[in-house]
Amino acid sequence: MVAVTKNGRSAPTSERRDELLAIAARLIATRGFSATTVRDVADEAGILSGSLYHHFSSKEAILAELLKRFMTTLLDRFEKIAAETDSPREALDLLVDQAFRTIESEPDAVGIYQNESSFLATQQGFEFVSEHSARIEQIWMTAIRDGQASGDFRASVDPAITYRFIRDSVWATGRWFRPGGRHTAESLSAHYLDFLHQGLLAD
Amino acid sequence: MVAVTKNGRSAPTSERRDELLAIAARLIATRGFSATTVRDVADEAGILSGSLYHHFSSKEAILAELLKRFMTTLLDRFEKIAAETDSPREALDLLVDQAFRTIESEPDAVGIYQNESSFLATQQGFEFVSEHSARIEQIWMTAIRDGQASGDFRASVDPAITYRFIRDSVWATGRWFRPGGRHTAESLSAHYLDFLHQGLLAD
DNA sequence: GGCTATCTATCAAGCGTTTGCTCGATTCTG
DNA sequence: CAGAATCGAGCAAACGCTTGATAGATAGCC
Repeated sequence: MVAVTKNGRSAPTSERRDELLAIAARLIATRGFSATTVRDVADEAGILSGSLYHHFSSKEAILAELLKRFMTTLLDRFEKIAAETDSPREALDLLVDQAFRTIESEPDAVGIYQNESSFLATQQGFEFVSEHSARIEQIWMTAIRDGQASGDFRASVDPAITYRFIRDSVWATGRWFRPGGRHTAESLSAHYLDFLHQGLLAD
Repeated sequence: MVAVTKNGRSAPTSERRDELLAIAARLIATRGFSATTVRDVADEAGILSGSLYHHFSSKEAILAELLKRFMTTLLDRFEKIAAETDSPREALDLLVDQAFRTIESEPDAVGIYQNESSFLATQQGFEFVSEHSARIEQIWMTAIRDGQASGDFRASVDPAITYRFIRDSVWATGRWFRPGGRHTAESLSAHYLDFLHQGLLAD
């Protein structure tokens, strides 16, 4: 059942498994979870649909593993930023920057996260989605609130609403940003931070 | 085939039809199109699944009609704003305001628009999606560009990227904003416009 | 006003296909 | 040889959709 490779690492992980996960992620991100069939994934991988069940216990398990991997590493990165920064403004800037880098490096996972997580949050076996979302929200809102307390950020904006505005506009970038085009994660991030800091109005 | 009611209006429209469309919209908005079955819709309406086909030719036709109605009236409203405003800044403010009002009045259609339109844009029978999206984009970007030309908006932001930031953050509000809670469309709109105008940083 | 013809909305039953998944047999590989 | 990966065949359920029959309302007519 569980692969034990020669490097001694015992885990349900292998190169082939990761390939299949990546294929599934790409299809699910573009067509949606329930519009993606196990036969679609198997076809893309060059195997029969039944063979997928040597690697995964169910179609849902594939989705759960994709989302769990993504959200766990994302939360780790955010927690690291929160712990290692001095000023709230630096923290928020780095959080935004990290989000854009994640969009660049893992566009499929980001797409799945956006499309499926809201419905999944209430689903059995996906409790980690709302748990991790809550902890991420806490990190971002702490940065915003601390920034208001320190006088860096305007006190008149509602932290909760502002967080959602920022979160949604940043992650939604994943819907149209494709590496290799006119923009890079760096340029997008810089552009967004300027927009976020200064607003649209001229002085 | 086509209902001709006593008021002389000939169209494939009726009260019952609209009810069924509203039910389908609610389910599709929450679970996604392909995760929503015709039996789900029929159950919710208290009829058998086959009876749906007296009103609609296919499941896809229901989705197409929902999206077409929504995008057509939305485009009309945006065009009216563009035509009736004097300054670019007033235009952009009213566009944002209209978007929030639409989220409030038609949350299901907005949800479907967000979740399904990107995949649908390439689909046969849904050409109107990308056509209307392009015209909407043109209206918004004209407002942004004109505002930059007039000196109202900062010239250093990229209009195309800025449009997408605004569009995504505004529409994504529909994912968490539910009328009857702490916020109204008005308060959200005012809050967002302040955020958009001034940015986050204190002076 | 009563009778009939028409039309609308639904039911009841089921069709053909697709779906997620199972399981023993087989091939591949270190 | 042993274990991992895949095949081949198929099952039961769910899917979108079709079709003929059936109530219930509406309209026309004398």
